[in-house]
Amino acid sequence: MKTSRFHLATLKETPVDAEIVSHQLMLRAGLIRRLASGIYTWMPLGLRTLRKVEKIVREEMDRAGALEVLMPSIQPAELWQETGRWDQFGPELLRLKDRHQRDFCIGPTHEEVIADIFRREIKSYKQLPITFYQIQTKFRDEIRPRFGIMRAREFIMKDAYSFHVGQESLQQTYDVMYQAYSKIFDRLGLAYRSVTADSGAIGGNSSHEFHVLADSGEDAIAFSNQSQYAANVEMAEAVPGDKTRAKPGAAMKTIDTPGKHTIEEVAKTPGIDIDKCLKTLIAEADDGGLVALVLCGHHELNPLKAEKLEGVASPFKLAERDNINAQLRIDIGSIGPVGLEIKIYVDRSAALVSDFVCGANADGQHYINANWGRDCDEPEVVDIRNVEEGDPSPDGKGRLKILRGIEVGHIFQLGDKYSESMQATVLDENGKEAVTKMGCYGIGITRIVAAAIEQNNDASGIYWPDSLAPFQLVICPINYHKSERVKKAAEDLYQDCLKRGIEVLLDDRPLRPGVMFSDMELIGVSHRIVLSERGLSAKQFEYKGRRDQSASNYELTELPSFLDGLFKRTCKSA
RNA sequence: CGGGGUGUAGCGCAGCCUGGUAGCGCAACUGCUUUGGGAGCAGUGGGUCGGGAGUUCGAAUCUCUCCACCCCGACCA
Repeated sequence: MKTSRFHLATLKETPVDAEIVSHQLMLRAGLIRRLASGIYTWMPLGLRTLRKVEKIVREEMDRAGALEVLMPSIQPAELWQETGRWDQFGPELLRLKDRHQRDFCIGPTHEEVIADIFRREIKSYKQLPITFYQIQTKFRDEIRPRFGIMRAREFIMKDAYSFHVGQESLQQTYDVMYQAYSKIFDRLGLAYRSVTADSGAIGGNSSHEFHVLADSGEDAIAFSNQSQYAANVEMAEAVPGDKTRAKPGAAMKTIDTPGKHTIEEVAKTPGIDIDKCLKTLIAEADDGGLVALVLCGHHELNPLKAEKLEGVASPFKLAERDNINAQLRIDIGSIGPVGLEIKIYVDRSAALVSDFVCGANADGQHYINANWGRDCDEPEVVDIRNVEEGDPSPDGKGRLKILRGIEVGHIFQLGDKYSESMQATVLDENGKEAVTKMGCYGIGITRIVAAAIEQNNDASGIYWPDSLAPFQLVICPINYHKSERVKKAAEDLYQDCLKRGIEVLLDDRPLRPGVMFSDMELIGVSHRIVLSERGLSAKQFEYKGRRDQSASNYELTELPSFLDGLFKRTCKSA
């Protein structure tokens, strides 16, 4: 491709409303353009990379034995009513009516459609297991789309669905998919982690998320520095650093802490150690009452864990201040477990603190030297906090480190949730009707592009992994339009590269070198060859890899073997 | 949804407070010069100032209204 015939839509200035670096660079490099909030056009350059992601995903899905289909993006309401999700889904589901006033939605996912196809097509256990997949545009009407492609409303997803008789078969395919996903992210050339994840309300035994590691990632991942353990922070079991609780010391005492409500404020009181401070959070109970949750002052509550406790309202909700005032007759900021007459759950770590500091259930007063089992009941110990860096790994090996990641893949076992409500059944070997088990496997195709940039960028722009670069090589001729000799050399090299099957870009624009170079670095072309009068006279060409600090000169006679070396894996045989 | 903010040329912005009919940089176009890291000079084109209504002799500017977009939203007990 010659740049004069391509639409290189680079921008010098960063659009002001692009918040994260991948969004900025995608706009500046001309990969995408915004059409409406959370809705983007893929420009020619961006589409080249997007197609590469698709190709790798498609190849690995095919290799894993999945069958590609393409389902409609517009889906009839009846299917969603069958599973009850028409009502459950809320405003995230974009609904519309056709001219006959029939209800439809734009598919945010395709469980219903695939289950419908399945029940029409598959009748016998002999046809199982079977896995269908598609690469399709989805729409989720996010409350707040942001970060460009990263959290867009319209996006492209690869979604696959497997059907089975029996858990064992499901587990087998799940494992195959896990391997396929690992292969995909290996081939994409991204630093990633697979982590055990929350399988959510759907249930099922196994669930893994695949995260591309990047500091700007929205999810925190905890993993062991000594073992393979890795989990979403929300899911990771919090194990206390201490093993046992020290014996109580001095008697409990009330101190005045006027105006001090937060742990930070209380800890400033002379003689108080922040590690001894416990905080008492009040959550709504499922019967309209309140539940107390006690944690160490510096720990963070994990609402997902808390809402699973008996008596705690689900979804989890901290109680409103007015509600607390009304039911407990105490104001927030001075609540503590001593003498508190509601259900109290205590985090594992908090339960191991002796001589602790806590609210005295009277405004402006705290207790010091309070102790479980002495000044109040022995605690009901639960795991309700987020893990922190340095916590022991739950598998007993090593300590946890925390990294940030961008979720780009998620596999889980649906079990019979959809197959049952939609009667996706087959006849088993006894001629009896059997409800199938389903697996579901998603990859965010468009998000991968953004995540790849988020992970691979520098001051000049994007540096793609080889597998994703929109072009492999750019030829930058200096004075292409003035020097016949440079022009001929560039054209010859260009033709040679095309013959070799290299995805090559010839920058034949009448631009100063600096402009060419910075454009090519911005869009992330992996390799650059410069041809100039000066170089040709010395029988040399110049090469610079996108991430190299500086360029190097090589003899022109070595050019063919140089190209062989650079592209030996990707070239078609000449 | 709640809170905050912004809409002026393709992009980034000034002008608004204090009303007088729109400007700067980049980009684009033409010509000349320049040609190894986002060039210089000269010239040109491009705006119903987000939409509508109102106040006024006169509105980008003041008022009302609608729309679009952006940012933040348990972490406090």
